[in-house]
Amino acid sequence: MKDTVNQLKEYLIKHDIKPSTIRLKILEYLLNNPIHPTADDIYKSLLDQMPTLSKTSIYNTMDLFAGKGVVKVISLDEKEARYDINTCLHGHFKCHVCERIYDFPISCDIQTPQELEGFAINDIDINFYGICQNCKNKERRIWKWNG
Amino acid sequence: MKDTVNQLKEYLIKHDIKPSTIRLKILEYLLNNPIHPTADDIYKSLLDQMPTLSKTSIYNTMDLFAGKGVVKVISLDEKEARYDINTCLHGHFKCHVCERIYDFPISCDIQTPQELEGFAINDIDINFYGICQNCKNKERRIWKWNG
DNA sequence: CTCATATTTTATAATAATTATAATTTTACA
DNA sequence: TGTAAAATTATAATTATTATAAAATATGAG
Ligand SMILES: [Mn+2]
Ligand SMILES: [Mn+2]
Ligand SMILES: [Zn+2]
Ligand SMILES: [Zn+2]
Repeated sequence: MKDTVNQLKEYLIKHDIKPSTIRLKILEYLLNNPIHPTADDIYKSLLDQMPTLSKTSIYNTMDLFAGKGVVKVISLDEKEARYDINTCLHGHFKCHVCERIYDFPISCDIQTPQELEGFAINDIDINFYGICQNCKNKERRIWKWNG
Repeated sequence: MKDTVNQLKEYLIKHDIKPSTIRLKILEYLLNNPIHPTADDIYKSLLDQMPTLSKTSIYNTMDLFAGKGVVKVISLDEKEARYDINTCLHGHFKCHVCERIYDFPISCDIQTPQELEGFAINDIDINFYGICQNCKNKERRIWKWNG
């Protein structure tokens, strides 16, 4: 337990972030819940541990984390921003039935399109939308039930 | 002129949309300005032609167009939605200096990652972010000036 | 054409995520 | 311990979008 906290502290320090209680709690949450949470998800989940927590602190912390490269902000089809503790290049699939967001590896190392020759590419977002296998199976079951 | 309007009308009808004045004007604007405009861009551009135009009409029309497949809503790094009259699969590059959004073709026909085997993929967004060639050249010129 | 009805457009208010500002609390450390 | 800096919070403001209902326009039978 103590060890974990120290690891988290080191992790933040390595990223040039002073480790405060809130920052550690948020980092811990993000590592334990790699579900691409929204600011509100994080807020709600930490509220019982830290009853004085404010939404502004979540936003502040996430901005800080994003700026220091601890999280990547992912902007999908929706109006709320989501935060990904996994900052390595990978794709996202959002199921529009269960709203879950799946990771998938980007297989073929993206080659720069000729059209973007001479452009500096700093960031890549690859987002797929559809229905995940779980939800497809459920739908099929409902089909069967209905005849 | 008359011809063009008729073509636009046919285009809407083909997409199961009753052609009203506003809808035709918006469609015309989108075809003549394939710059991925925001609702506000469209509104401001049409306001002098149609002084009674309301922002709500833009949103209504764009929702209708999106539902009928006339435009694709593209959600980038920003809070405003943008609309693309080109609904074929292609990638977007946003320059964070000039804010311009460039199209580029998706070269290698995206193969479904094994991880998404059994998933139904309905939509794909591929967004690159960085600095476009224009802006890079400008920056270099400023460098030179400053010594 | 004329009236009734459906559709479209508009004005207005509501919602909701995010940001701005300033006050309060906590931390660092002389 | 006292003071300044940093972090956190409360509160208000902003802004894109949606909801609602009123007004304008189009449609179509009689
Ligand atoms: Mn991810
Ligand atoms: Mn495009
Ligand atoms: Zn699902
Ligand atoms: Zn540029």
